[in-house]
Amino acid sequence: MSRMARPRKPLLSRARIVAAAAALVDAEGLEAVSTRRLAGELGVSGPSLYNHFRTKDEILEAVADAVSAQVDLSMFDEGDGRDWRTALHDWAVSYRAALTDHPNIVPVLARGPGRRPAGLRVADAVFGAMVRAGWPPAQATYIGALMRYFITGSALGSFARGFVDDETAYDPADYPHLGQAHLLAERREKVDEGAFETGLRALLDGLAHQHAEVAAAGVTGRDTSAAAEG
Amino acid sequence: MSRMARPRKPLLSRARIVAAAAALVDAEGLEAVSTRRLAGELGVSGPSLYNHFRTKDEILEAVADAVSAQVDLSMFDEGDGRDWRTALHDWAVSYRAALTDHPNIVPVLARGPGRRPAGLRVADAVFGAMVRAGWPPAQATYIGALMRYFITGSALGSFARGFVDDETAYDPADYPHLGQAHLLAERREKVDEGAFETGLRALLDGLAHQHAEVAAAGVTGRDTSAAAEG
DNA sequence: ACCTGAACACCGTTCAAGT
DNA sequence: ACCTGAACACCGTTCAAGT
Repeated sequence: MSRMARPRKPLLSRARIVAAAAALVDAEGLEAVSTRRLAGELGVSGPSLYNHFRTKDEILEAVADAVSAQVDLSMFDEGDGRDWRTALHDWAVSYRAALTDHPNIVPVLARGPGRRPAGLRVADAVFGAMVRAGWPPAQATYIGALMRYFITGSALGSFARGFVDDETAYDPADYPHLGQAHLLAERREKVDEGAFETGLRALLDGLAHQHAEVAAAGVTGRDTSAAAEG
Repeated sequence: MSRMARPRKPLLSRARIVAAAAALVDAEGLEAVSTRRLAGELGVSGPSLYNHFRTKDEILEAVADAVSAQVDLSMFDEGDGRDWRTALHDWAVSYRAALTDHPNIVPVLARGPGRRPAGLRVADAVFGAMVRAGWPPAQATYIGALMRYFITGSALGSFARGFVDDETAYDPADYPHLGQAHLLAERREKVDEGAFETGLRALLDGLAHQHAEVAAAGVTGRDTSAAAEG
């Protein structure tokens, strides 16, 4: 039995490491991921990971990117029939579902599209579709950003997880309105879902209003919306 | 010279610890805050902190709460003349300003209103004002949550910090639209600001639309908006 | 009550050594 | 090229000892 410094076939790969890290994050949270622990799950010793990733953070970024890659982008395809508003809605729902499926990695994902390929692919698809739908490029950029704010914000700062179970924790003298709020009575997840749906609808209603204004004033410049109608 | 196990007057207080932690977070980021480092800034040894806080996380929560306490809530006062839409707008701007003033603590703040007194005070003020303005309690709850999603999301997942400087990093074959996007050309902070303003306006436009619907259908139930007009 | 140093059980990362 | 154990410079937290 040799100590086997290097096996004939690599024990690890980036894909195996990311899969194990994702499973660990899902099961036990971000704090559970240490290089020693993760390596242990993979049957190797801690430093082995550094043959495949430069830092632990790079591993977590890769996990976040894998989640981004699960977001459906087909509604932004040029051939897809959905109008921009419906596409944006369906995308937002798919995006949020991907995040709530893996809530523990959201803090990593939420800190920006960064250098993650899948995150950039999302930004690219939204931007392209909005420009095709007649939005000026500056507005198209804003839409990608603001939707991201709302969606990641909703997945991260869950109202649901924000309140404690003990109702007596909220002294009416301190918070005169929270007592009557059914905030605490109602099922927590329902608040998050309702707030997401209400906010998404408001956002899309408001954008539709702005789009109408843009279209009305749109005598200047080429008509970039032609492609979307074809 | 005794080693002085306990001084006549306490060297530390919760307030001093929070102030030093906030300064350290602002200057060097969350990662710079270790109990030994923070204690060093305060001229004591690491374990001393545990006489005033149960965990390091509690210290960071207190820093986040101090930032929440800087958010202006006067627009929700019963005597204030602003209508609900203007109040919501002004509050959102104040909230975002507080966060962008202290960007490094936002990840802590964004993980939910939690047990932080100032965070709860914010939720309470919004809820109360929206109910007074005629929103049904369920909708008032949603509005507090969805505004929070958007505001914290915008402060956390900055588009600006999300893209690298090197333009050649974005191969047009991978991201067909990002090349033409002035995303990279335009000043980064302007994108975040523009996206925030555009999103906030859309959100408020959309909510105003829903409010009109609610008011039109509002024959059932007591008129809770009376107090807001008085 | 409030501070200390020592100690425990960890970290992320580097590196020479092995095959 | 890819894994190992040992080592470095850290962590958060506990605790007995001091005043």
